[in-house]
Amino acid sequence: MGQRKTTLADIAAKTGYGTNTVSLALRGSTRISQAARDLIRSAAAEMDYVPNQIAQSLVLNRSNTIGLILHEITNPVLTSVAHMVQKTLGKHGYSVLFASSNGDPEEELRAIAAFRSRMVDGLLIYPIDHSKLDHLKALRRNHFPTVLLIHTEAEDIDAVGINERQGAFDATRHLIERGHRRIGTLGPAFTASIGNVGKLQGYRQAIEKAGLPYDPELVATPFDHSIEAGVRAIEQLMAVKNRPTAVFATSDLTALAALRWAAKTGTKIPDELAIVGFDDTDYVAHASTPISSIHNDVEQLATAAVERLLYLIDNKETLPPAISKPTPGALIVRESS
Amino acid sequence: MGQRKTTLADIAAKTGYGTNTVSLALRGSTRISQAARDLIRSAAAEMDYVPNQIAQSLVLNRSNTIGLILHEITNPVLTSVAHMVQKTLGKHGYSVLFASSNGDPEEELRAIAAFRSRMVDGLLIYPIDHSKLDHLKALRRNHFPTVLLIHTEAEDIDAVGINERQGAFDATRHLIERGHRRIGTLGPAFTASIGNVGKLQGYRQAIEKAGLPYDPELVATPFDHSIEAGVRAIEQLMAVKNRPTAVFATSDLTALAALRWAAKTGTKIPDELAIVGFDDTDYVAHASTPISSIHNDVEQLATAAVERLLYLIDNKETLPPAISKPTPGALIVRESS
DNA sequence: TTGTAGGCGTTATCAT
DNA sequence: ATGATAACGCCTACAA
Repeated sequence: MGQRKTTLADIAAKTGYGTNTVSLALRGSTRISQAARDLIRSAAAEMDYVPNQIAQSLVLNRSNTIGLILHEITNPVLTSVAHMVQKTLGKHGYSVLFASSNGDPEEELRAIAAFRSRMVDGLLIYPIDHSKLDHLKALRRNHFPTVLLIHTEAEDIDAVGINERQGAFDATRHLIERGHRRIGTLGPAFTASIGNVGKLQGYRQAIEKAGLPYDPELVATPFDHSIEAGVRAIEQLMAVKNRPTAVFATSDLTALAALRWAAKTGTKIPDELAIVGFDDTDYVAHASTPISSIHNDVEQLATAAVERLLYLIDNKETLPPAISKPTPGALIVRESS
Repeated sequence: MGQRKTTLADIAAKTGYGTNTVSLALRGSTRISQAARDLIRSAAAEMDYVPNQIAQSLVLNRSNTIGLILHEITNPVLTSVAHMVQKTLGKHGYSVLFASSNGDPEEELRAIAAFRSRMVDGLLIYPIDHSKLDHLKALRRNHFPTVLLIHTEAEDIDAVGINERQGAFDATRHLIERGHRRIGTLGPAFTASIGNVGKLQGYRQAIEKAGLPYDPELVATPFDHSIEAGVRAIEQLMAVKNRPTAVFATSDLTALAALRWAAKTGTKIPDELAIVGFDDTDYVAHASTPISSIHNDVEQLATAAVERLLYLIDNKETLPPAISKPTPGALIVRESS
């Protein structure tokens, strides 16, 4: 049975008008008489008419759809971003095509291609490799509205996102100001580390700016995003000779792992080991020892990124100069440091 | 400049063939000579041709896109579902339109309408109200492939999901078997509670099956999904006269809240208060006291749901009888009980 | 105020 | 083996 969807032609047939009259009437054109408009509209409502956006897209060269690509979705911050992006765009009549690149550059390219062949009007992307942005800059050059959900120094691409380097710098400097001289870091997981070295850079810059030696032995990298991997990593970190007295965890999950390790080994927080995390999730705020963390306003980030994207869409001919807008992060100090 | 995308006609013009020959050649039809196919294909590659799926959709009446609607995305389990769904569907050449209904039935309806007008081939949905499914059953009746991501007793709609009632029953029974007679529950947050009473039902059934009295005073409901709200709720729960000795938390986040409260008040876990959570996230497994929780295999759930949806898409004319497939949940017992 | 014709990019049918 | 024509549903000219 699968009752075929009603089209403009169906309404035209029923009301006796032509299809374009119906089309105009439904879009409220004053070129159509009030009487005809009312008649047509009630007929459309009665027949449960819904415009076919696919057909619209083809003729208007616009899909009212944008693509969102994240390199992983399990990250709670990116989850919030996805949520806010969808919510904000929905208000503007846009739908969201979503893909996660799983840390695979090939998948990222595939997703972009798939979205473009679906005529998305623009792209929001948290790229896998924050330093290899050529394929995204190329999109911009082709006047394809694109906004990165990261912070970058690159000039010729729009970017609205967290300045991870700065956040890491602030977190590490905070530990230095607390008097720590030997500070370790739990890096981002291997699976997320391709070319995203912002946090490690910030860590290192803070270390070196304070005149402290940068020691590669104090950089431990979990093999995935589980707490177990984090525990493994901090074990390794605390096993080096002359162990660190503080640790900057580049994600809250690894900060929790550090806390776990401390509980297991009876290490006192923050006296024997200070911890700072990143993202300020609920979990660290209410951990057994509340953990200091870098807070970022995700809602503001998402709405700013969407706003910028919509602006680019409205001005794709002129190709406005790219902007880079870092959203301010703030260190929240708690008992762990 | 926005260089227009190359179309079949462009390739046809360049190679001297007709557009349909080009179309057939690119799709590898043997009706076209090998020589022509090679020529056309290399020309297409050279001109960076990408088929326009919008145009394809219009003529094929199929978009190779499915819609995914969740009532909230911040829930880590739903996040994992979204991730796995996208990953699995991507392998089959499908893109995913995503929307979150934010617990608002109107938004849910809007999202469904928006997706249908975009000609999605099917719908995966975690509905807001698990008992009001008429609008979704209507989709099925219209031969529109639809799979619910919940478990339901309803017969005339496909459903692949966690049996929340059963999980809650098992969790509560476990506490009873541990000798507890007065068991409280931290219900789902208000924002998620519209018509999703599965967990509360399971809790109550276990209580009553054991011949214990069901006491509404022992049901506390956080006002949102934060840990703070959870702490507030357990405070309230533990303030009743003849306080419970055990609590079934319907989400891991509230289980953590209970743990937080216990730490703050010096309550011994599990001796003075036993806790069981739901979803078995990393966080509870590695909490200061590892928390028992109901584990669900999200990956299996997602792939099963996708598989079912693809089957429905392939057989939409015949409208296969609806199936209801609960994915098995398993109680993981840890130190908290 | 309304209707006709053409086209968006693709695929399917039917000729050649 | 290839090409011409129509169709998917809609919108924008232009004509009546």
